[in-house]
Amino acid sequence: VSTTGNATPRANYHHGNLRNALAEAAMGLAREGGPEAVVLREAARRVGVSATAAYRHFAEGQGDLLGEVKNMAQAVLGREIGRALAECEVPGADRRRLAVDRLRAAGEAYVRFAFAEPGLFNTAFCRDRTSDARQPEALHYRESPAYIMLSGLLDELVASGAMPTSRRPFAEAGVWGTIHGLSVLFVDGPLRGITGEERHETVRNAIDGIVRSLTCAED
Amino acid sequence: VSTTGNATPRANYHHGNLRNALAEAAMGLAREGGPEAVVLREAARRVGVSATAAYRHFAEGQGDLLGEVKNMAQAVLGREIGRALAECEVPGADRRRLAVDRLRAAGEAYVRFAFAEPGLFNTAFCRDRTSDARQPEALHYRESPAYIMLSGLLDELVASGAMPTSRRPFAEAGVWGTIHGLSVLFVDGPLRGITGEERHETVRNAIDGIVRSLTCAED
DNA sequence: TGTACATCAGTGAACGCGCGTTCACTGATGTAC
DNA sequence: TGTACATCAGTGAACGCGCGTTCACTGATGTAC
Repeated sequence: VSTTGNATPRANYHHGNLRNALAEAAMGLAREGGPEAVVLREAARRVGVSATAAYRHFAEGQGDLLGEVKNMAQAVLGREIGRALAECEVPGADRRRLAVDRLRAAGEAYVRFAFAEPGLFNTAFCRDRTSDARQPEALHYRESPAYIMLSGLLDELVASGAMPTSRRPFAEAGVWGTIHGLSVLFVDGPLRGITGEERHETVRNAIDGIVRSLTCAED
Repeated sequence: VSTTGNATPRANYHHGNLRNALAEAAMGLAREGGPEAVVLREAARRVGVSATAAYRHFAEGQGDLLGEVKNMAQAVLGREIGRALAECEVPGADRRRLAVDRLRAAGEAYVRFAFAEPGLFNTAFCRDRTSDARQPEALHYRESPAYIMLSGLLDELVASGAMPTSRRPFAEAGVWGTIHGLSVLFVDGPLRGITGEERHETVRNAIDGIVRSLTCAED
């Protein structure tokens, strides 16, 4: 009843911000069981509200809810990478070295996230009726946080002189593919069950390969 | 009733080889809709048999059936790569060139399969109760056709002198990750919807990167 | 400041759906004598 | 070669489950006068 400085207008209307509460609960489901576990009824149950209530806030029902969770999961991954990059500001290093270190840090953060939060990782990249229908053929991957950050890192690599401009076009896909592929193989694929030791070594080795392929002299 | 040279003993007992028929039908489901579409009841329906009948041939029920389909899908992928390799025997080229060409052909075949048969591709790498339970922590990825072939190709690369031995350890994961990652991003991920042209260019570029990272001079 | 009314966020029961699985069964096939 | 019997591969009805979604509704909140 009190309007104690809640950011949302209309807070404490009935529930307050049911939409956020449902999205948060659904995030929990995604975290625990991946996209298939994002079940509208269960999210409502966890919030303590009838399933019907969700339709006030997610007009399209379950599809809408999953779409929201997917975006949130992508955002979390982006934030995780961002944090790794922020810790990467070694002042002594030269530009080339720094650009390489940052790419490495981002890649490692990506795989680390996939491994630490497999449910969210899978949700971030799941098929999703809502966004599929909205832009059936459009390439909105450019809006994905991971892609944006990767693109910037490659630009840095070129700007620092570590990587020749001729290799810049299409470079995103190769790097993203490698990091994403390793993540997928570790999380759900045939490389699941590998030890942490081996996993780290494998990732480090793969990133070495990426860096080498981007920075080595022409042959 | 006639025992006309059917390979299977007991052929035409009641149905004949119901197990194979169910597996084949389930492959069709996987092809059309991925692992979630592998539904025991529907497979039985397609074969024209009661759902219960399936339990005679897949004791654990749906999990067993899915496991079988998963193996079949992996085998198809392996066969597809094998075919691409078989077409790669250019007699004029030297060993180094040949080894590189073969790796490239295998990678392209992998992505091509993923794109042509997304349902089977997803099924080949889906989580699967049966095999997960059977070897919870064991690394049976070494038995996967894709891994075996990749391993051999890398050996050829070393043997031909194109790739230094020092880079051989852990090399599988990086290459597999790249190819698999691109496939996943194309099939279900943010790179879905890309044009065939761009896709080919991207794959070629990524494989160039792999080859460069394996064969370039130390820096 | 009070009151009538519109709106808006929720409820709860019910729907149809398709799934995996179990049960008691039946009828064809194979086999021992 | 016939016959009684065991086995084996199938049937069909039924179960419980949980889902997404719709429906008519109610009671709190906001608003016009």
